[in-house]
Amino acid sequence: MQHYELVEKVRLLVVDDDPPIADLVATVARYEGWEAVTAYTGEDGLRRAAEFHPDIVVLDLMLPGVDGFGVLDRLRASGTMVPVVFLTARDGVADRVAGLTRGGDDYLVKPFAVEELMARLRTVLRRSAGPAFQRSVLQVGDLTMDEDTREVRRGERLLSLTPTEYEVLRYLMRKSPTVLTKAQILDHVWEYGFGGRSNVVELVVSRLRRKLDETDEGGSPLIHTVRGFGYVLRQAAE
Amino acid sequence: MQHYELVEKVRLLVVDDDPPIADLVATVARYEGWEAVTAYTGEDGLRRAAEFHPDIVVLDLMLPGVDGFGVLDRLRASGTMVPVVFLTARDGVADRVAGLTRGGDDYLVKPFAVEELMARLRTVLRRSAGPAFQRSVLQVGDLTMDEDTREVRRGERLLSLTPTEYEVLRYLMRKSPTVLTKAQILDHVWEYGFGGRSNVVELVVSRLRRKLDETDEGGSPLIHTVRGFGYVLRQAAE
DNA sequence: AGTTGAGCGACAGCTTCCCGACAGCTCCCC
DNA sequence: GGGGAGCTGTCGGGAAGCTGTCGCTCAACT
Repeated sequence: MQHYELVEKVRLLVVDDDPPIADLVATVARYEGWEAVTAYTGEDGLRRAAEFHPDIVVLDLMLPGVDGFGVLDRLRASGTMVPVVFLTARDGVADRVAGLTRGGDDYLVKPFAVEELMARLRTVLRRSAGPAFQRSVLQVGDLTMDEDTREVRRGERLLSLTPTEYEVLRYLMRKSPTVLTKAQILDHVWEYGFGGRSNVVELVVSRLRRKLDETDEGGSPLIHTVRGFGYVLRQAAE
Repeated sequence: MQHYELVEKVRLLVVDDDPPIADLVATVARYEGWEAVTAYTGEDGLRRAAEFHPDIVVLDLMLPGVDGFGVLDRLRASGTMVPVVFLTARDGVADRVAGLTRGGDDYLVKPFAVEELMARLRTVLRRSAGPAFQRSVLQVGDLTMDEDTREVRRGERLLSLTPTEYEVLRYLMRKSPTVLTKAQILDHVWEYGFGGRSNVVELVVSRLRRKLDETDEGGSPLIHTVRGFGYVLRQAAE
């Protein structure tokens, strides 16, 4: 995996007036080994940016006081080119367009799934880190996933996955060969606030299996059930 | 083992309005060499958190007065990023917890097994301590247990264990070469309040033996009976 | 040899998992 | 803006695997 090997330890600044959200993002980032700092107002965000020198910023557009765009403008005015990923509420269609045209590097609609946010942050970092040539390709056994082209292959065979299947598989691949519980998968791949305590994960896994292992005789299964615990993606765990 | 060697002595705060439970957890933790403090109300919990500066918190969600969510909010509001493991009753509350765990925190449903709680606490500490990838592997003789992949091997041979077998073996491995009574094993591995005063432990041990020592000639037995007392896991104890 | 504790086969109840069928939703195309 | 296609999640039946009880047998210590 090791994308962004250049960066010692990614420094992330999260600016969101909703403390639980800001902390959520910061916590997840720390668990990835990043350094993360939060700010709950635009002013504070600017202050922290000045002293912390983040490598990337997550910025909510709806801020009391100076709003997201204001923060971005002032960031740029101070000469920093740090990449920014916006967060925005569901409705603001106007916001989306504006966000991108006004210098953001990416944006995400709330409520989002943490894995998706992290994936985007990694992408943005990768792009801004250097020549845009370093592809990010995950690989487990003869299964590969190109995060740029979104192509997933089992050996030669190209798989066609739905968005959810793609996300679940990516999470499994990134964590392989660690065993993940259904709760972990649910928590990371679905939007925060998702209610469905049901067997969604089982279902998606089952669909994934059919596509991955839809064995043209060829393959031993890659997704394994660990009964009473969860799932793993790995080769021939015997 | 010794994950988190950085931390001198883990400082644990337990917040639960049921004193026996809180004390149970604190006692087990102290027995592990941790420092543990208990609080029986949310208010008290916040107070203790402020002065004690725990490394990790066990928090019951059903609290009189300020409930678990309230405590969490106020903890976070005060800027503490201390990781939290939640306790919750079997019913619907579990649903609401889910969202809280995606940061990497965790939760457990009551009644729980003490060893499982300790295992989760260790995992959370390990992950929040640093870059998320330090593996935790237990080893006794030629027997190894990888807590991330849940792979257990006797030499090369991969064993397939059921959840209960896995838990019992983990406990034996963690305590090796200490002799454990059946009561200790029962108390740590089964949920507190478990009725079966029966010979469950014997049975699981017997099943474990068959799998571990299912000797392809290769092995001397690892699980030894100390008649009239209990079991030990160790190499060639004779 | 007797007594007591341990081992373990067999079975039944229960939990967990898998996945077919279906319905609501969204997004896209015409 | 109406119709269609594909995606997502719910429900529920059925299968598989896990757990604990019973009770007999075996081993160890006295």
